[in-house]
Amino acid sequence: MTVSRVLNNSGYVSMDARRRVEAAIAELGYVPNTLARSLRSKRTRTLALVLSDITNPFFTTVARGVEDVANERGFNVILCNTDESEEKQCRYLITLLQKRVDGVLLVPARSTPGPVAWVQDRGVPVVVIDRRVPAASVDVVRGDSERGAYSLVKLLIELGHKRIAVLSGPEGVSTAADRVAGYRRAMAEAGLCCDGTLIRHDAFSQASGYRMAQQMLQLSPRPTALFAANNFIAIGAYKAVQDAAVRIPDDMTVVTFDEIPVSFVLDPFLTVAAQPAYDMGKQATELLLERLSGEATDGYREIVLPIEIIVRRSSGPPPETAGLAR
Amino acid sequence: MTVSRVLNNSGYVSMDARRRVEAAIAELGYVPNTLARSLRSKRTRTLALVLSDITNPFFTTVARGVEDVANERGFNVILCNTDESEEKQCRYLITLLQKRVDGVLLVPARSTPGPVAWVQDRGVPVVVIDRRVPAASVDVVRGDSERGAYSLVKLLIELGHKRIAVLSGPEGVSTAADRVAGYRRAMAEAGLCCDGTLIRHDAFSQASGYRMAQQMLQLSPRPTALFAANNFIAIGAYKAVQDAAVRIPDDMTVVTFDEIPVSFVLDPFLTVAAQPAYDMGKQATELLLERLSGEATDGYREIVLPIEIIVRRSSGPPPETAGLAR
DNA sequence: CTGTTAGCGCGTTCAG
DNA sequence: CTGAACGCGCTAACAG
Repeated sequence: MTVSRVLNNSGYVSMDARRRVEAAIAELGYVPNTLARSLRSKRTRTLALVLSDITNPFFTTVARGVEDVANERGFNVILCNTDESEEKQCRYLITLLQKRVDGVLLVPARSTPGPVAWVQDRGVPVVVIDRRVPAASVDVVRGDSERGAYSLVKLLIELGHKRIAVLSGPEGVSTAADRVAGYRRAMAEAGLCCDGTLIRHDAFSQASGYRMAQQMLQLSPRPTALFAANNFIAIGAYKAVQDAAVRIPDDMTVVTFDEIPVSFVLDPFLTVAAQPAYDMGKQATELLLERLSGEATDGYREIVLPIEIIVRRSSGPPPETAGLAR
Repeated sequence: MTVSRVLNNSGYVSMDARRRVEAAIAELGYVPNTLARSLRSKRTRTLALVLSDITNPFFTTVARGVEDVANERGFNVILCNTDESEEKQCRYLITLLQKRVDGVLLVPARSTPGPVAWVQDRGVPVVVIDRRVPAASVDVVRGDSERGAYSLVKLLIELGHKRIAVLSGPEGVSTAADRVAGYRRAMAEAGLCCDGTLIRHDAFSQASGYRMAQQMLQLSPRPTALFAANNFIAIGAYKAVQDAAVRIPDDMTVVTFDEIPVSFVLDPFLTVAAQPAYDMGKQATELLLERLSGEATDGYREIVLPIEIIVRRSSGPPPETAGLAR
């Protein structure tokens, strides 16, 4: 018992006893057992971060935000990578509940309420990051995909583009859908037709970006601008355009959602709708920790973070009007 | 007790009892408590993977190898990112032992035996990945950095290069040192002087690669080839060379250790000494699991995986001899 | 086939 | 200021 008090700095311990305990700890190489501690206290001081693609710099930045806040408040973070697979996500959620994590930060593989509710039903609070989960009652911290996409596409329209293609992610993922919705709104507002052939859904990956851009390049008339719904799609699309010997931005404008780290050697750099990734992780974790401490007892919150449009050199007027607009 | 038997498929349970237990589990949303289970069994079926940079595709590939083998054998993996910081590494190791992980896979932040021994002393087996830890008695799975560097530099020498610079990582990290050693051996064998000014140590990062390459570009006479000791250094160096309007490979050859994923849009692609990253993770995990199951009781093993030299378009003869050699 | 006893290592509670 | 009793949820080892 005295040992316990020394370890936790709780209650009264004489200087002498404290010293003897510390000596013994050093001599024996004693390491306290978190399992037993948590079994007793019913808290693990561990959070889970379940995300869809650990190789994507957007999510690793989110993860840093999560870790920094969690560590500061004495929490550990277990990171799980679902590869956008609902089945992997399900397996991880089971494992995490078995390990009795105190809370879950989830980037849901699909925008279905089932997995979220399953975790909540077992008494573990959830904060959803990056994506909406329509039918679920849950806290959400995400970027304003619809408005970001709207602004970005509006920018293109103002530059004179009329045939704008959107290369998006899986239909079941809210960010993919919202970015297409923002695109549609901007197009409709400008009286431009949203030809179905200019809207593509595929994976949030570099390979799918390459494929979708290739298809767009073969259309005639060809679109004059490509809007990639995330950074990986953009990288793939960028390469497809380059490989087709089409110049950016002279012959084709390329813009994207999510920053592309400088280590990806794209030149010209892309015009982008940038999300506050670090902040997203940070705020989500703060909200989750509030729930855990019982401070926040009001209804579920949806925190929608603004998106910043950063104009760089990958966007310009469409070729036909280049002479005039410049 | 009967519930326990149902959950673990151990011992005899009547069909009827089993059905009733399963019904109750479904109805109550019961999830077994791993903490209590592990407290009793003294095994967590969890491994830790502690690595230095989760943003580096080399390490994420290693991680995939680790996870695949671990999951297949029913083990979970906790991933920890040290950012090459010994202090962060130390904090994580403490946390992991407190959580009673069954084993640790470690990419050590520095090639010192202390942390490895500390973990081993507490009865937890360790397998070191990617780097040597000279004074430690421990299993190691790593690539043959010295020989890989030797082969790569020899290739450059055969192309006619005489002034070859090496841009390496932190001096305290064995891979950084070994790659310089391989470089030195190849240079010495060819009777070329290893001018100290052509050997640089800095972080394994894109920023440091940029800096080191810039310095090399300002030397006169300028080196005709840059050997980057890892992929991030290479990306930075590549950009520095490009920004200086020096053409690759015509005016400058650039080669590197570690593959650069295709999503990094480098063109021409780099000639590389490629390590079997996935296999490294896989073999390390297999070795660790063998130790855990008590199969492997012989002395510590050092598994040195071969490195493959892949010649691409970033390497060519030095400018002076270009006309002749081609 | 099923239940009882006991203990994993810790912290809460309450007596000294 | 220190210790004894007890229980967190689970399973090994027995008994029935």
